[in-house]
Amino acid sequence: MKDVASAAGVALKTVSRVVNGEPGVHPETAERVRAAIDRLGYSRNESARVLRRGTTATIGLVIEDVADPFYAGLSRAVETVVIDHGCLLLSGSSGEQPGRERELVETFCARRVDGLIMVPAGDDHTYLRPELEAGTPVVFADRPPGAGIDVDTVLSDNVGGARQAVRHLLSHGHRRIAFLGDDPAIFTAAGRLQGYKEELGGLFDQRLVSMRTPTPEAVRAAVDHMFDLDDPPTALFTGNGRCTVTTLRVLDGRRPALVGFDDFELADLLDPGVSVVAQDPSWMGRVAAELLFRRLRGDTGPSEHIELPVRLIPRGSGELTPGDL
Amino acid sequence: MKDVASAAGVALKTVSRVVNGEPGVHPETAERVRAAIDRLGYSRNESARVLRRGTTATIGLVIEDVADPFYAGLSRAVETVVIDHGCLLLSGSSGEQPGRERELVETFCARRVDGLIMVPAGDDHTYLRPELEAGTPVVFADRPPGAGIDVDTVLSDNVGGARQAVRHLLSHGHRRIAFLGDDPAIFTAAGRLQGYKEELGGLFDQRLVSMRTPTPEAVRAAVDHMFDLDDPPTALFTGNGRCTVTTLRVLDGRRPALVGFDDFELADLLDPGVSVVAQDPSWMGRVAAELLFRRLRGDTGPSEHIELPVRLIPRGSGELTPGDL
DNA sequence: TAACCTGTTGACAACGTTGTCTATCGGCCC
DNA sequence: GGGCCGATAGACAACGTTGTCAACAGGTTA
Repeated sequence: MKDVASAAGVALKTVSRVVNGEPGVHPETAERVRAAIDRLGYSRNESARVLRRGTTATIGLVIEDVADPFYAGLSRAVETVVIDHGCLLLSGSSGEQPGRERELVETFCARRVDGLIMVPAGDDHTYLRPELEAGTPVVFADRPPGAGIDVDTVLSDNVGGARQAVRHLLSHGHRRIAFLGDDPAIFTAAGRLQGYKEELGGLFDQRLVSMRTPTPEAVRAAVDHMFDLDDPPTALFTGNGRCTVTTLRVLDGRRPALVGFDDFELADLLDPGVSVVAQDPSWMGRVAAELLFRRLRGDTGPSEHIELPVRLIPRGSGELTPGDL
Repeated sequence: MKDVASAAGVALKTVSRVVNGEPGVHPETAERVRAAIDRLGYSRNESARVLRRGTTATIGLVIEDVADPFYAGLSRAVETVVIDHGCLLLSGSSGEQPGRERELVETFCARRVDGLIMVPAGDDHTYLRPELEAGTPVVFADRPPGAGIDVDTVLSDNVGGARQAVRHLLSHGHRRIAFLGDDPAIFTAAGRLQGYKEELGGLFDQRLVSMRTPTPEAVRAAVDHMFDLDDPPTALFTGNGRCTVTTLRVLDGRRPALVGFDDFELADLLDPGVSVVAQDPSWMGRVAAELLFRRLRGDTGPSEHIELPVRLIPRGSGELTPGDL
């Protein structure tokens, strides 16, 4: 900028004014400055600008894994809103590791992101307190923060969705409905288990429940074990997209009724089509990002807790009856 | 930092030394400083550091769309390498719009990213020249830069993969093999078309080729039209993951042999399983990122052009013969 | 003519770090 | 005791911007 100023024969500040489109510069002078800028290929140093102004126009996003379609959809939506607001997105995957989550958040904060959207991996977020007190808005998506932290959240109706899935299977005559869910330490998994239990009432049977990280081996073992029972399940409710897909892969010709939590590409092309309780990751991302920007615009109301509805999409697998088995 | 310094009763520079783990600080002093840091909840302002040091420890990634599984996989791999090198990732989706690509790149450059990995949307990258001359390393992934720009590239063997797919179908007796590809302005689409033509030789028939953005409508129209020919195709070669999935969706019971470029989740669970020419997006991302960091470490050799092999995975759909139709 | 605007421009400090250079101190060698 | 050394500590400038304030010219008003 200094070079541009001397090239154009003006003061530093005048160049700054031109670059920022501030008023009070003679058109002719501005033109001369612009010419110098082009000639020298100058581009403003954002770091210095950030240092001076205190705002980075950057949002941090921490998710579990970009490669997971759910979070990829959420990311894309967040990104779109962020860019529309003239900001950039720093993103990172926690890989479901609380330590990594914290590292990412702290790194983002050291870089003075203006706001933070996170899908937490851990359940202790007291480390966020200094940032929150410093006024950095934070929105939790998909999962709430741990105890003692009060921030905006955007969650899906996990309990209601699970109840809906189980009710659907019950209405098709099933009484032995198994649940294959993720590690119950994960908020969404726990909520879905709760909905499953609530709706199942007296039909609940602990032997038809498996809650573990859905590796192929774990899911295969769980499914095999359940089908070996004297009174095996006639229907399965799978607790997230990964569980559903892995389960489908280990069914090996067994054809229980099945409803999965989370929609996924090609669910409609399988035979039978896979009925799901669909969340809308883009919607969640958009809502979270818009909430964040409302905070950045100065909304200091009490923290909001938004619950997004889910939607059961029947495609065939959830409409099989015990007799179809 | 100033506050920490006065709280600990030392000079600014001493705090700086402690924060950066520089030698030459008495352990006792360092302890006092660390205590003050904890007490005040201080965290270093990275913007100031960047301004002073000139390096941002940030890499920019421009892709087509994070929500596309191929690019999501690539992103994740890039992210992993970047984090392992102690850097952060700024990312953005161009949505296949050259203007957006350029905006993103320029914004990243204004923020002085240390390096750039991009999947280009446009074919004119002369705007990168000032950055390249300024020494910012850039790696192109999946698609090469436009004319006149010489940088490192990491591409898949598009031509060879297409030839392999067509050869596979030919070997199963097909003579009428259609190609459903993306807009030929896209480098990968053009390469795959070329491989298709080369391998097909005299059997090539322009009426069996459709190259358009794979919207459901466009694909349905193309497929319907081809199957209405007197001499319809007995096999399809689809030019990327999106084309494959969309095609499967519009086949409506018709069962030509099919090989798709790009692997996708659940390809194995469809009936028949979908044979594909698989790329490895994670590999591509990792290779691109590692190449970038080699440049950042000072490797100034001539630009490298890496071509990653692809792999045909037979799953059933590609092994159907004309007689199965 | 003096006082007062308005439009344009520039000088200067400040943002929070880090690199360079200098100062102090105790110990050691000659 | 004088000179030198290493270890520790601090003073100061600089990175490239932008906010604040002052200066100036030219025109208008009292």
